[in-house]
Amino acid sequence: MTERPDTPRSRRERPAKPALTREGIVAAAVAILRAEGLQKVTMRRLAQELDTGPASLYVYVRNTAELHAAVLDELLGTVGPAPAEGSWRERLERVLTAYTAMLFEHPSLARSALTARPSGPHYLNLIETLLALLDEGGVPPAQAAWGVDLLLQHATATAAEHSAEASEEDWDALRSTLRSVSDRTHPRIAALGDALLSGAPEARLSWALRALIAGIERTAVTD
Amino acid sequence: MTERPDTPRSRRERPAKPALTREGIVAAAVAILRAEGLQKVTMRRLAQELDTGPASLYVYVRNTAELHAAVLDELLGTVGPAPAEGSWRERLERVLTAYTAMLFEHPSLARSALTARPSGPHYLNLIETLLALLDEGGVPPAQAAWGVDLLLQHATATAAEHSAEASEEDWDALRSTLRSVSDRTHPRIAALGDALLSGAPEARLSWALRALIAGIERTAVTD
DNA sequence: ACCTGAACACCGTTCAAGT
DNA sequence: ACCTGAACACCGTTCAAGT
Repeated sequence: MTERPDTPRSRRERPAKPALTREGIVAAAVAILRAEGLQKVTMRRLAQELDTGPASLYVYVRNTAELHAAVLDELLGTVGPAPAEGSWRERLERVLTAYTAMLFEHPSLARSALTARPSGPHYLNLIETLLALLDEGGVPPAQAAWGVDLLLQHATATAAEHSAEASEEDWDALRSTLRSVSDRTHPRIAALGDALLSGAPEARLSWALRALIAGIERTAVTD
Repeated sequence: MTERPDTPRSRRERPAKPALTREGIVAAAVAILRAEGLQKVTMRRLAQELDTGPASLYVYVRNTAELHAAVLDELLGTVGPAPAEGSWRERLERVLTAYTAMLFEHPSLARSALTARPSGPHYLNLIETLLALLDEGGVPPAQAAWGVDLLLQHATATAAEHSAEASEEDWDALRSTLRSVSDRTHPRIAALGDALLSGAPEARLSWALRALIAGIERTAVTD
């Protein structure tokens, strides 16, 4: 019976294994996301990072989709408060642009947000902010309720489209397909030419948001 | 040297292995999609179906994303032609509703369409149809070009949201979160209550499409 | 050129068994 | 209740070797 053997390796190499908690798991997931992207935020990789087996995580997180949703709500906390200056339209556009910009840095997260919507505190704050701005603009509540969904969906989908999977080659392929179209079978596409794909992402987003807001304002909910 | 041995098993069990072609591969992928869903349309499963190894498919298809895009273009062929009756607005809404309805049956395909846009013949036809209807409505070409993108993105994202991954439980969770919100911290959410989540999918889609069209009509592209 | 077997480097999730 | 090792049932993609 050897008493007090050398401190075991595990004790030396890392600072005492912390107890598992949901917050700890989500924080570790955010760290991996920042360092290596969402495709590395897997149950196995995360377990490795937390010095445990993947099965242990299922005590705190139902599945991978729920984990990703929690990560998104966490990042939503970095978006910042509603701007104080400008018309309600300008402020609305700015809030949504900030939200989109955050997702642009993690397009794969945007992809998963489309199916597993976050329902955390930061997401609720964002919804409240958007509703307040639409209310300030005199948009009727029923339209505002559906409009918030439309605005957030557009922002999320736009970011998702810029996912790494959408490689530059694919874009070139679409570009050349559109350019080589016959004006007998597809006269309008031929006439528009590059206009279909023109514009910087910022300009297109800004235009789309203004179009959405204009449509939301003017379209009554009839039911 | 045995001449003409018994027909080998492989000859007996299936009708002569057909040569691999891109069309054959895509057709087999569509069959698997219909029977078992997109999550089973994998390189390995598809190879098994075609009685070969997964490596063989890479001669005809760059990767899984490209395969899924080809499958989507194939399904787009089932959407049917533009309706002949009604105002341009009504016809536009009907074309987009038909497109969305098709994707509703394969929401996971909608998910992948958001990142890997198809560029096949059926997709081009759809774009041409939408541009023609917007032109008929007198929408300026620059707005129409960007507007088509907005309309298709909305339809695709809406279908993607109804992905199987978005379980009923998650919806209930969001519903109860929204209902239990404090009216001190989130007065507008509290005031709206169930209005945020109200409405049948068809009613919401119809409203959204009308709002989008109204916005596209009225919002000039300034550059 | 086309096709293939085998390998590399991973996944999510479950379950029986331990503490 | 919480945690775990091990297993089950898969993935995409590459590459050297064959035809």
